[in-house]
Amino acid sequence: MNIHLYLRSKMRTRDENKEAAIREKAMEMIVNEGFDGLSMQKLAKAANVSPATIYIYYKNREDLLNQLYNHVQQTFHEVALEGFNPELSFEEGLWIQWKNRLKFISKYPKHFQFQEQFRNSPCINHSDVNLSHFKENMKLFIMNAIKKGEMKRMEPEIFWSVAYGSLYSMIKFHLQEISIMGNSFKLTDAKLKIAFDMVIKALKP
Amino acid sequence: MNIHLYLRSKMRTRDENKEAAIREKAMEMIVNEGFDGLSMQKLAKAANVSPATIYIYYKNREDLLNQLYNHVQQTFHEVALEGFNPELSFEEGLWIQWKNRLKFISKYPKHFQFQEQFRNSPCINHSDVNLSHFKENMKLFIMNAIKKGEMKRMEPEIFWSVAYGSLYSMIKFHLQEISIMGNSFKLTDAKLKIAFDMVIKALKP
DNA sequence: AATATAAATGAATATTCATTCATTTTTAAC
DNA sequence: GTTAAAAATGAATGAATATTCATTTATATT
Repeated sequence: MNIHLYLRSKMRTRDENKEAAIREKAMEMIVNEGFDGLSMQKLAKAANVSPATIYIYYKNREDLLNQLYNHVQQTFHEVALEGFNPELSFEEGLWIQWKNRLKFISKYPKHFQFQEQFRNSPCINHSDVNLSHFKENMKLFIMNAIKKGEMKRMEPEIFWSVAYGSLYSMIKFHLQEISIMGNSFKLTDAKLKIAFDMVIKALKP
Repeated sequence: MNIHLYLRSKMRTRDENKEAAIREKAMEMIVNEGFDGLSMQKLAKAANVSPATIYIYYKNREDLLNQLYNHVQQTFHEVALEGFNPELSFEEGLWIQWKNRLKFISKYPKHFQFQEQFRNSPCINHSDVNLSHFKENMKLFIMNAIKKGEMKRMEPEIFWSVAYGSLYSMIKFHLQEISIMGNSFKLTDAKLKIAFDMVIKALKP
């Protein structure tokens, strides 16, 4: 017996472009047509692949959706922390995260829209995403901010809602390009800063 | 010819319980199983009705979803204005709306969850909901608040995002009963007030 | 070059889907 | 009671659905 059997096997290599194509097209179809617009056969055709091929990469439709969500969730949280560290001042640290989030979403609007669609759908099969690194960073960051008197002490959900709720709401207006009042809303850096300053004021002790 | 033909016709009356049952069960199925969990045949069975009956009330599946959304949207905006008038002080007026929204959502969580699911889905067939009464009220309210120096002047989308973004975010934590940190989050009146005071501070000039 | 092994496939299956239609049921007006 | 007309139905239809499986294809190792 050779325990290296798998690694040493004379196997055909996976075409990684195929998996990427499946992922990309799936996200596109869901964002454009909704969850019920995603059928395995249409997806196969769009990704230029046999329906059976999808089942090599994913156990079934549900698994495909979950893996898609986990993948987006993971990279989104990694991107959010770029250039961030918990020793930063509260204002600078939060601003970096705002900027990171907006930049990522502007670059990959479909990822964000898929994420939001999934988050609001009922079938959340509690994701096995590993967010511990992110959570650790945020915990430290908030502890420091409270200690330094830059922020009021509050429950994490309240912090989260006040610190990010308005950002996400503005991003949705920006992406949907549908305003409350009629004309469309472009989220410029200047507008982002205006809202950010208000949020900082809100969170101050 | 009699132009009152329709009104005077010897017709069978509609069973309004049926329509209500269809609406209620549809919302329930969507909230529990997602958009792709709603099939016309399953809905018919759940509402104790023939599939063909659904097509008397709704043109097709899409029309059913749109009418459902419009109906929820309409009542939600009506409820938001209960006890409200645009001459109220900024703080009192906004607080009434926060309370109204939370009360309605707590009473009809399924309506809210359906609304959020629909809002984040792509198929928004621009709703023909009449929100002009609501919009007029808000416009006056905000103009007054700015004039009285209770609130900074800002774009409507920024106002909306700062004024309600955190509320909706907290409500989602509350309903999903899934916290960032593990244990569940109950949105009590005290917590609502804490967040509200922060938002008021943010919006002040 | 031969080989073993996983990748990739296309056709097939049984199921479920939205929608329709000929028919029956109900009821307000006569 | 009769009648007209819409409400309500159950069965039927054809299209689309997720998933499977017997083959074929490609390739890293030998």
